[in-house]
Amino acid sequence: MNANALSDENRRKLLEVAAEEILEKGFQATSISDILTKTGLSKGALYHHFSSKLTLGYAVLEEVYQPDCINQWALALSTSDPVSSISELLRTEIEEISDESIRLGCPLNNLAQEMSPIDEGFRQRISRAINRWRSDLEAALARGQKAGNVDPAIDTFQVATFIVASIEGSIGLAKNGQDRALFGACLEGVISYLEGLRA
Amino acid sequence: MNANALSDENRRKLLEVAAEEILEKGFQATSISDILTKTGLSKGALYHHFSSKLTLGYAVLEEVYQPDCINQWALALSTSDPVSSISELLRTEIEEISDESIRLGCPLNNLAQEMSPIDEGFRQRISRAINRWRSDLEAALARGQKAGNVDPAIDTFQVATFIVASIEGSIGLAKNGQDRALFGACLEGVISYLEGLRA
DNA sequence: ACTACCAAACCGACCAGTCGGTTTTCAAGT
DNA sequence: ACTTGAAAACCGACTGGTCGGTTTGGTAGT
Repeated sequence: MNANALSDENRRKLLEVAAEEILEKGFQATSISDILTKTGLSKGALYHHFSSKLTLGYAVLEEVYQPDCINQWALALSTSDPVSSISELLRTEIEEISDESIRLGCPLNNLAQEMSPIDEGFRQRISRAINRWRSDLEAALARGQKAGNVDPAIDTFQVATFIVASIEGSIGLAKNGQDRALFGACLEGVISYLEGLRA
Repeated sequence: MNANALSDENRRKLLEVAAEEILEKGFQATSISDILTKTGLSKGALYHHFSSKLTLGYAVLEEVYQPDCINQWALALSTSDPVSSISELLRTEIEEISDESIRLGCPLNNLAQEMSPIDEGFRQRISRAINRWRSDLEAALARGQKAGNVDPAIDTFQVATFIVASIEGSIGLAKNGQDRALFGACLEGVISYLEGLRA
């Protein structure tokens, strides 16, 4: 492949600044020029690494947002007592989430809401990312059932889907209200729903 | 006020076409020119009725999206057995919702996710609209408690907030997946949560 | 004559993307 | 070790086009 460290570094810088800009303003309202100013790079550099604004957006999604999301959940979804481990994750989230994160919301969901009806490429990539999260959650629930920690009667697909939806909804509601208390109230709802899934 | 029927009709046409465009593309990506083309009116007409794109957006929110939302929920939130009436509403929603609605999502939530971090005027107006929905729901739950239909131990604020969040999340997830089944699975989750609130 | 309403030409700002040219990198040749 | 040459990386002025908004001018109703 390519062993040029400097080049990779610049590509990385473009990705990360683009990720910040897109998170703040949305994809369509993000200006290429702004990204270039913030990175200190030129148009030539950007269009050398990415063939268009759209492919830059796809790369941000797949190389920044999605890995971040997976990392955040990996630990809580690897146990065989998902009700406890997820509840714990949500509780620490309630306490430790930054004001900035509340203001800006979930990168994946932001992009999903903005781009799904407009660009099929975005829609499918985001759908894949969320689907992976959902299926990891589903696997954790099934593991919990096997271990006797989760009610064996529940439909893991349906429950996992609902949990994902309600968490995204919670983040979205708190983002609009810019209110920690709202975020806490919503996640408490998720937690109490989770607790109802115990065997 | 003003009794000129033609003028009001043009204003109304601008509002409704703008509402469609914003729902399809988002506020920022909506082009004034496109709205004018679709209405057959001119810039002079638009800027006579609205002082800027922003105030047009505010008007769409307050005069189109918010009333639509209120109307949709009014009936289900006026009973004293909210668990039953809301579940019923959600079930008919699962069956009767159009493909177009799934593709485009909830107008209020779309605008909330796009504009909340960017424009404080939008954020507050949307927050007010959602807050009203939430408090109507909260009142219905309290009424249900008084009538002995809802568990008196629940915190109506927390529960109402969570329900709003999970419904918005459900619509958002289905919009991204463009999948009726996903929408159904999510709303089933809401319903089963609701059923757990009975006295 | 006055006001409400609307049309159309017009404006500067900004947009994503292009392109000719320059610099940096690195391996191959000697 | 040194040169060379070509490709990869990068630069920034420029283009065509669209944006929201303004201005000017007119028309219909009262």
